[in-house]
Amino acid sequence: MAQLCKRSGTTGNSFSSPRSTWKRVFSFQGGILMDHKLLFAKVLHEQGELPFDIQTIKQLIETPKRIEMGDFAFPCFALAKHLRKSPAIIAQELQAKITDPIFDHLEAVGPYLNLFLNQEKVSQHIFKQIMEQGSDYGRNQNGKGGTVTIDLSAPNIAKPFSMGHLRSTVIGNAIANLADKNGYQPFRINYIGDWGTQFGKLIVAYRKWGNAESIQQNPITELLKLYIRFHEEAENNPRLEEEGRKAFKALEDGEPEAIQLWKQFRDESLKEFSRIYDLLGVHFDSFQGESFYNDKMDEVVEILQEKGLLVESQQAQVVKLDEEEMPPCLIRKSDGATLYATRDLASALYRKRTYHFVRSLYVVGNEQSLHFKQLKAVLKKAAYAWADEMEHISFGMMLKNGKKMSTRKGRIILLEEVLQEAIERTETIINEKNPNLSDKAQVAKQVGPGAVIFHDLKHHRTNDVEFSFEHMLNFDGETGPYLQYAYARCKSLLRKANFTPSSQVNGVTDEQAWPIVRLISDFPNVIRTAWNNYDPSKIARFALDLARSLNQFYAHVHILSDPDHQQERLHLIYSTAITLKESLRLLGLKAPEEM
RNA sequence: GUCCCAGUAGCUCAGCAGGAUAGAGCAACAGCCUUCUAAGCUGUCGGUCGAGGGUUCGAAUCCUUCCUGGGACGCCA
Repeated sequence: MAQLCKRSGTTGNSFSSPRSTWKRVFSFQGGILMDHKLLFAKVLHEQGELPFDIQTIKQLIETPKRIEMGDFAFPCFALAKHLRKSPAIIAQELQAKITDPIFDHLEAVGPYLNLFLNQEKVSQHIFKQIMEQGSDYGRNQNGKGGTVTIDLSAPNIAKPFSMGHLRSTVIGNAIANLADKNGYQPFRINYIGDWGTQFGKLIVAYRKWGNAESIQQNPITELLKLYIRFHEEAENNPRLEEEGRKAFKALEDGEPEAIQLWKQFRDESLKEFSRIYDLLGVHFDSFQGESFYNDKMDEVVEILQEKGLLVESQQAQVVKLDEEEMPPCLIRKSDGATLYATRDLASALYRKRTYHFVRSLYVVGNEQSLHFKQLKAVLKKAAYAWADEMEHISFGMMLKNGKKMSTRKGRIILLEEVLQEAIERTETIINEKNPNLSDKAQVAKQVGPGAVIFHDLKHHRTNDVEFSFEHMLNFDGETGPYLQYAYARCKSLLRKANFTPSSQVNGVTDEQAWPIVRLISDFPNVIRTAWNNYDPSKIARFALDLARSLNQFYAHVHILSDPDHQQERLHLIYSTAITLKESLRLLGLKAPEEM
């Protein structure tokens, strides 16, 4: 039960307390709060003599909505039938029966038995734990070091990095961070969209209207112009489409001039992308995009053929998925060319062989959910059991005026422009509020993009988000800067007090401190839940709650002017700072020391 | 037409392995800087949880029908 924090080398045993019960019950696995919940369930089972086993009782225990109602509540409705008494009476009887020195007290309120923890003890325990574990606080080893490949970002070459790609990038990155925190080894793959008919179109457009100089200077913008113009002109001139397909065929056949152009477009795009990834603070372990699989697709087709899955249908090669109640998966076009699904099959095989993943995640918009269902189904039909390890982490679209953004129609917002705007806005605010700050430019680069990232991650990923400058660049309330500000406040206090943590510290008893302690105690649990649901917004919400509680404490309790309580309060600030910073890191935000 | 997702305060969203008076933020209004960073804090205003049925001691949460919005549904990715 104990011995779960291998990484930091700490276990429940390192905690010394006058009461042996402390040692016995704390596993640290789910955090101290979860331990107390279990303990409460045990006590109810043993002292309360309930007709349920401990697990059942534990499941019944809930957290009251309001903190005045205690830390845990046991609703007695379910017992009413068994004991043939009213829930309220049962609650009262239980309250009288149970006496455990670890708890502060119990209250029977109507049909509920409410438990209040010993705030002093719990906070003291947390201080000590965080002092020992530092930024490893909340980490677990559930993943046992297994590799998780994560397919994220995947922008298209020669197209600008739009707001739409932001979602996959930041959600994927946060999930990768969560994987690591839960004991897995994340492997970030940027499956660049660097192949396909659009390159043929681009090559045609470049030859017709392109200008080498302007492309050199402003590659993506100019390429986008060409791309848009191509589609505009193609509406009146269908011959262009044909030319585009031809040009792509030439590219596939290795025509030197086409290849040279493709390489140029690709290189320029990657350069531009890396500038954006720097601003976002995201890095990748692999950039193997679609073109990487060009020579790996024959094998896929062969395998499907050998296993008798490939059938001809309307001149195309498909895998039928009738039993799965899905439309067939297209493998080869009638002209023999391969498709998106073919490439994803090839990449799935490659990734399994190369990385031996225990899980393979695809952070891709929910409009592709059918595609990924088909992908898994085809692999299962081909008897690859590991298809079950693949998961499509879908997310909602970034909308503009309630509609999908479209590259072709030029209805698109460039991420880099938004990031730059966010940085400029931050600089303005710094000059207004903290003009003496050193490193203004550096801080602005952390805060501005942080606001953009956080705005995305605070929403549950499956929801669509309407693009809005107003909301994204607002720095008040539930925002990235709000979190960073709370952290900077903590650090400022710790600096001023010249703080160093100590194991001899007492717990805190301030009324405003308890919500903070409770939140911090719950962090390990939040980390597991966020990972299990692939849900970074859980961390975002947690961080907001923590920052809000911190700000409330800060507003009500003056720390540096009260030497009697300064040590424990500073430990509270210190513990909050570490937990906040770690939350920000998991989300992919920086935590400036001052702002 | 079939399937998937969503509909909670003026706006953006939490809450949804059923539980105690439905929570935040923004916006609006009113307060709080001679003491730790006001990117903050405190208060006021604001909700038939899309609609109707059902299950239950109890439903925003589960089931069902309908309405509305979005998406997907073979040679794009």
